[in-house]
Amino acid sequence: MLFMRSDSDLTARARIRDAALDLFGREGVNRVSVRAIAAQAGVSPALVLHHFGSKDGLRKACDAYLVEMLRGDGTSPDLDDTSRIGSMIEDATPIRRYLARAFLDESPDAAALFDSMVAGSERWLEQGVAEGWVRPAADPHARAAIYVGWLLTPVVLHAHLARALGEDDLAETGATLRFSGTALEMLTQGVFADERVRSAYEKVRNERS
Amino acid sequence: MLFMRSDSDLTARARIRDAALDLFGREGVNRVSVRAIAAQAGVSPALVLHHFGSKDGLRKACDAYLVEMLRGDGTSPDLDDTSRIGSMIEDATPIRRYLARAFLDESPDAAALFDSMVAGSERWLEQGVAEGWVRPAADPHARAAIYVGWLLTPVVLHAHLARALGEDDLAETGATLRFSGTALEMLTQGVFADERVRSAYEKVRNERS
DNA sequence: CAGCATACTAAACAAACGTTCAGCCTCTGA
DNA sequence: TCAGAGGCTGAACGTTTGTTTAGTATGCTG
Repeated sequence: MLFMRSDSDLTARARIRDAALDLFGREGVNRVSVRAIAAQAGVSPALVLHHFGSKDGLRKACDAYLVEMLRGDGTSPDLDDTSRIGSMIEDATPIRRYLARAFLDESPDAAALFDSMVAGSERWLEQGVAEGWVRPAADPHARAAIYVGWLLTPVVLHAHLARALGEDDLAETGATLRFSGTALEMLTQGVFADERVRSAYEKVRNERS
Repeated sequence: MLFMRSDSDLTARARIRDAALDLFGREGVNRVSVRAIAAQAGVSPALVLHHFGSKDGLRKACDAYLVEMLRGDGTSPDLDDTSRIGSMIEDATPIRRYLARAFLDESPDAAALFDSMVAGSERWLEQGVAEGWVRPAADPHARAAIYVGWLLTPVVLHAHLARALGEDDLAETGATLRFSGTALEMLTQGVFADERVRSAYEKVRNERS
């Protein structure tokens, strides 16, 4: 529901950036031409480069805009609670798609965002341990990293998860409830009931080495 | 350790396919030219199209080869246990990278692979419930889908997880042990100790609607 | 009013792209 | 021994690409 406004309200520069974010996220940066972006924004191709210098400059501007949108008002330097990350995930499709590609392309901004989420989640989980609503972990840092990875699953595998769940879009209310309800159940009660899976895994590993 | 052989042993066709898999996975299909693939394979650009018809034909051949590699000998139509998926994840870097991009590009083969993994995991978890080593779930199908998403985290977010853990490569023995040990701990004992996180989440959701 | 920066466009550019084509080897089967 | 097929190459083709350049319109500042 965020990021809603009419296109004609925007400056051409903003329209170009929005078109780029949308198309880059949809197709990947290299499948999208400057001309296609210009067409979607309703301007000439030359204006794109007038404002952003080059196609790569436009990509960097998209990265920066992404970070700006996701960090929000910036009251906290790190993304430090799950519901905040959760709302990021539910948010506008173009941003989610762009973010997924930025992660895969290892853009520096996306990497910084990831690290920031890990740092924030580690603090948040640590606080939970202190207050008793999070279980202690043998390796809290590794757990925070994996936790963030799990949280980002609907970002990077959105289409596949939606298809597997038989839903059109995970952002629909029903699908979101089903998804996060199940994930929270898994995170709260665990998936495996005892140590049998872990010992089986360790046995396989030892056999292989 | 799989997929080891000397390059000169391979037919030109196989060398082209391997080069394409490597470069496509590294850079993305559109950032890689037919000429670059030909150069890495040590052949002329024309031979690439002689064997595969077109660049897209080569991409499809890579998809098919990926599926062939990952399904293994095909004793089971579905990928039905976690250790099998785990070994896929640890396996050769080019394949892992290519798989991540195939997921993002929603290639039909990758989608089928994902669905197959969900189906297999659902059966595997169901068996675990029957035998008592997996906890029952309110929505077993959704749980299987999310479980597969979580298993694939090191595939699609490999570089970020490795960096967050301070490791060069998750496939190194030490890093693998640390990663899977922590993940298994999270899956076995759970992350959240009680229902407080879930109720907090539901409260936030209700407020927003 | 002149002067100047800014927003913007049409047209053109060189480079890189996927692809085609004609032809050269080398092997195989008759 | 000859014909044909398949692996393979060098050179070229037309298209699309990102980018540049020259120029117009507009609106602000002195």
